[in-house]
Amino acid sequence: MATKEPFYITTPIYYPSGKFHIGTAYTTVIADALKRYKSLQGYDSYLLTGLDEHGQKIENIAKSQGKKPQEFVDEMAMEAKKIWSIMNIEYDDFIRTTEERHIKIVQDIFDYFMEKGDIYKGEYEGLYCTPCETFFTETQLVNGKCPDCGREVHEMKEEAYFFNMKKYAQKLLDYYDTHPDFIKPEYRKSEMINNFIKPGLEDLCVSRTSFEWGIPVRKDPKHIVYVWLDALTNYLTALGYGSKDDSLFKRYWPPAVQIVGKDIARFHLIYWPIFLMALGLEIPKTILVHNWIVMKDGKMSKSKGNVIFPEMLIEKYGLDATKYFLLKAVPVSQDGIFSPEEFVERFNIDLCNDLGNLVNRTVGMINKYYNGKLPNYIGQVNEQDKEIELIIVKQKLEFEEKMEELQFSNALTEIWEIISRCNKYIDETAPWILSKEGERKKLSSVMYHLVESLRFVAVLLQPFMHETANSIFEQLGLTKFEYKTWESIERFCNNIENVTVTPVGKPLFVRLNKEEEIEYIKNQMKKA
RNA sequence: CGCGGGGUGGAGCAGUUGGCAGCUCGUUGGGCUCAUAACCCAAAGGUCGCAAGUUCGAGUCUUGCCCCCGCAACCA
Repeated sequence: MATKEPFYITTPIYYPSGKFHIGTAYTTVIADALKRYKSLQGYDSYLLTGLDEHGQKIENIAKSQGKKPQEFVDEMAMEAKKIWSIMNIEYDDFIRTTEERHIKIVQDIFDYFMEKGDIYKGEYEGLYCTPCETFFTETQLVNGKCPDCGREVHEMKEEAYFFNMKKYAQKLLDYYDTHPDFIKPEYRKSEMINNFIKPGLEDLCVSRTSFEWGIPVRKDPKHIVYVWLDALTNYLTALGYGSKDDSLFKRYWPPAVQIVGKDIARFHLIYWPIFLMALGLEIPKTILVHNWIVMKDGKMSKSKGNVIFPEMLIEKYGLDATKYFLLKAVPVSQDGIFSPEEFVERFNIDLCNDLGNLVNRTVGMINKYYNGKLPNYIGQVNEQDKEIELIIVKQKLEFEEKMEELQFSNALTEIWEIISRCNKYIDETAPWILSKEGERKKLSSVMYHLVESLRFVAVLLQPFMHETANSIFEQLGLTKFEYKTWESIERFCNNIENVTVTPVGKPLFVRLNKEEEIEYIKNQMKKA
């Protein structure tokens, strides 16, 4: 705990072409949870998020709304900050690619690559839709026609700058080989190698002349720096790389974990490390590629009426429940299914029945048998005391292991092991009988062990469900900071004293009427 | 033979180094009353996609095949 090791985490910078759906929220929630976890462990953690604000699409949308692009992205940036504030995301910086600090450095980098010979001028060939002024790939076309307007497209060439990816292909493969932790989950690596690198990596087109909303190439301003060179460098520019004050860069580079969705895996697993190699910079330790939240009937899409927005769930069911579901239901390396049924079930069973009820019955018993005052620790009096002491420490270790592997869903499962063991412990020791038979010693021990176990639960829950964890601390009377720290769950703590639980237990989560709420969520999805 | 993922009791999933098939939900029966009609125990239910092979032993390794999903390049 002594040394403050840096831990730099990034989310992608999101493309604000529309309202953020639950998938975007998912990425950010993971990042936030990881950040809080690392901070709790004593790391000097730093979380970056932001917006990718350039490009043809933004230009078009702004125009269609009668706005200037800048005006439009300003609004979207407000929106983004609002939703992250609702979700209580603890980001340290929010970068926008239209900011001066970003633009200047991107231009510098572009110039540098040109001087170095990594960027050269060539010709971009593609299928072009003249009215839309947009290039498309063959696979993007709908029935061989423009996916936007449905008109004919035709072959066209334009002058463009290319980044020499070929030059770095072998180096990249070597890097993959020597850094097994670089890509998580691992199967993404073979995907990249087989699909893109082995067949021969193509040079990447890094400029366009077909639109204006972007960063001009300094030495050839009719060219706009194309999206990925612009976007990916945000992770650098946000830390002040290449600027007068690069103290943050010196402190945090390279990133410990960069989180991306599977849709943009290629750019982060291939082009991004290559850009960094070309800049002579260290490459991120780990890039975590997570999968998607999908619906029973496939991908989310407005036409299917199955889009779910985070605000709706938060407003009705609370932030912690929403975050719990996201973290629990999506296993990172596989697509997770969102269904209203599943959501309500997890809410009722995991949160109300298992956790909420456990806190409630514990508080209830301490009030009933001890007027709210927690008895001191008196050793392992019951048969089961020893076991529960071992279990909480063991589960904490298991939890840590899962978190190291960035398996958030499994990490939560480890916490719930403690919870269900506690519920069982109560049944086994039957405090109501101990009370009736005047077994005060045994009864005290049960109460103490329950509180201590719940304290472990609350500490572990802090990165994921902050409010819930706090409410547990509060209800159990564990308000002192020293009861909430990571060090405090190093081992079973036998000196909690002078603690008084709240006189009336406050339900952490109130059971939902299954049918009603499923119906409600479904309607919300249709409306969206 | 394009690439990758998945195919495990009714549903959703765990099963890193091969060693008696697990978890959650649901169902059935029982227990308990501290608690949010919550909690605990037990039972029923599986040819681990199909076929062959390696092995003393394979859900776990090899090969072939079938089905579902995603990706296939400058598209965030």
